[in-house]
Amino acid sequence: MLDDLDERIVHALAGDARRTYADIGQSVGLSAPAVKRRVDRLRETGAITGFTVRVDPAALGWQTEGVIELYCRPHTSPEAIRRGLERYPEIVSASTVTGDADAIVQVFAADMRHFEQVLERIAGEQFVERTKSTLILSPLLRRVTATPPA
Amino acid sequence: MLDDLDERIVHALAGDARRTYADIGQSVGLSAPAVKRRVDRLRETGAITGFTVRVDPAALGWQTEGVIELYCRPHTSPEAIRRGLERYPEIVSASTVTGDADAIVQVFAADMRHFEQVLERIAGEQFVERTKSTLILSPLLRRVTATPPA
DNA sequence: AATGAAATATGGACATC
DNA sequence: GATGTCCATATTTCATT
Repeated sequence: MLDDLDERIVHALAGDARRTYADIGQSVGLSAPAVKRRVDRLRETGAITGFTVRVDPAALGWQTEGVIELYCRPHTSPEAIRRGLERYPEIVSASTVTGDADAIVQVFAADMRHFEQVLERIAGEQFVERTKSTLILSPLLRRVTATPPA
Repeated sequence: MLDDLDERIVHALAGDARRTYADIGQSVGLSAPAVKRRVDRLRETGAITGFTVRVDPAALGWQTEGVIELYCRPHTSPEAIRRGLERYPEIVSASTVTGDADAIVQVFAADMRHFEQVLERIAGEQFVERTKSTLILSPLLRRVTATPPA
């Protein structure tokens, strides 16, 4: 598992993934090479899966965000759902869930008309029986990772 | 708005935010300084809000993920919800929504016991009337940003 | 894990289209 | 107005201790 230094390095990278290793090292009390070794190890072990950019959906033209719950036909496998959904560029995340629905899908669209089109296309998939959609009004919090409980 | 080159630069950074400007330039057909200038401009205009690390929640010790729908007391403002939720380190995102619930909250917990504790604490907040929670079974897709419709 | 050296990337200044 | 080239500086990366 991760020790305290690893936690702090991940936290520093979560805040700004382009900070230099020397800079991070100063925050956590290590030299730049020592930080790099730990980051390399975190990548090897899979704790860190990559580095990415944080974008403002609205600034990129995505004005409408929503969550679509999928009720699938009996005996639809998670893999079948994944294959069916992966060609939608508007889908940002999808997961199978407990409860009434089988999966929840997070969608970004340019506007309401676009959202409706995506919804109708998804609802028309062979494995989808019905959908229930919810629109995001305004984001309150957005973080990269949960922080340690204590 | 963003032109085609900007889109491709953002896409390249979404895939790996630590790629060098020279490397990105080769992909999109620009020199390194030209790429940097565009990235600087994208940050200034707010299209890019930062760079971050992509982590594997499970590898970091978060085995249990869930979504909690919040039904709030009448006249609870979005800002009050935000203030109430921001001190929970287990909360990764929260948004106000249309539909029956007032907000949806995405939570990572170490295990089921931990998730239950977080749920009970959130349900005990003054502004929360009741909650409805759903557990994530398995993630099917996870992306940084929607890609252009065409 | 730190140090120091070599390779590489960044980020200006300036000229060009 | 945006891009390319050049160059000084800063950073990464690797060998050594």
